[in-house]
Amino acid sequence: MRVLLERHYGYLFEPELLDEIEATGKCKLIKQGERLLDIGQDITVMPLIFSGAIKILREDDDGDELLLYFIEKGDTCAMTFSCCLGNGKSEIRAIAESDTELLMIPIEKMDEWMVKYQSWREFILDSYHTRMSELLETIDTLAFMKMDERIMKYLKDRAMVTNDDIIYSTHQDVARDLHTSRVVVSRLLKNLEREGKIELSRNHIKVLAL
DNA sequence: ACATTAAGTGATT
DNA sequence: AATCACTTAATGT
Repeated sequence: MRVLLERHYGYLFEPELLDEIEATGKCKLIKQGERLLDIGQDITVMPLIFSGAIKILREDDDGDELLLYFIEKGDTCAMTFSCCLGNGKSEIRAIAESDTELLMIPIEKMDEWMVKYQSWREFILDSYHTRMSELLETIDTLAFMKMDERIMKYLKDRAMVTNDDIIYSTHQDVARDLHTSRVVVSRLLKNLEREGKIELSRNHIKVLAL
């Protein structure tokens, strides 16, 4: 575990902080598809990600989902911070996109380290900032891009975070993430295939134009 | 062989 | 871009 810490965060944090992280954090392996945080759930820990990827979803009144963004190695969930300040409940749902190794840190430590370590302060502020940018990007995508462009971006993003040009999910799954209907997804995917950008098969989609 | 699930398509709004 | 209705294809039991 120390090795993992050094590799992913060693250049960021001073040795004393690494020691503390090692002492208080619990290492965890999350299997793909596992739900590690749901809406309304109390937040008690913050994650530090070593490998893999996690997708962050929002849900509407009818229970329909919408993908917000992915978090990857070196990231932490920015929602954790706002939840610490607010009511402590999660506003989002987090599901492992692939098998993920992460470290769980009790949220009390967040405050403590904020005053104690400048590197931690910078890390938190910086990830807050990048998260904010990502959110803006998804808003742009939602507001300005057409559905076919959104699908293409979605596929590329997923290929990126999983390091795999094959997306293992059904049209229905894609539709859920993008908050649209399966029929629309099937149609647009068919078009993208005709354009030579992807290759379709049952239960998976291969992205050609990376 | 039959049921179930995934994907493709025309027509309508 | 969403919905309906229906078809076809692949897969599980």
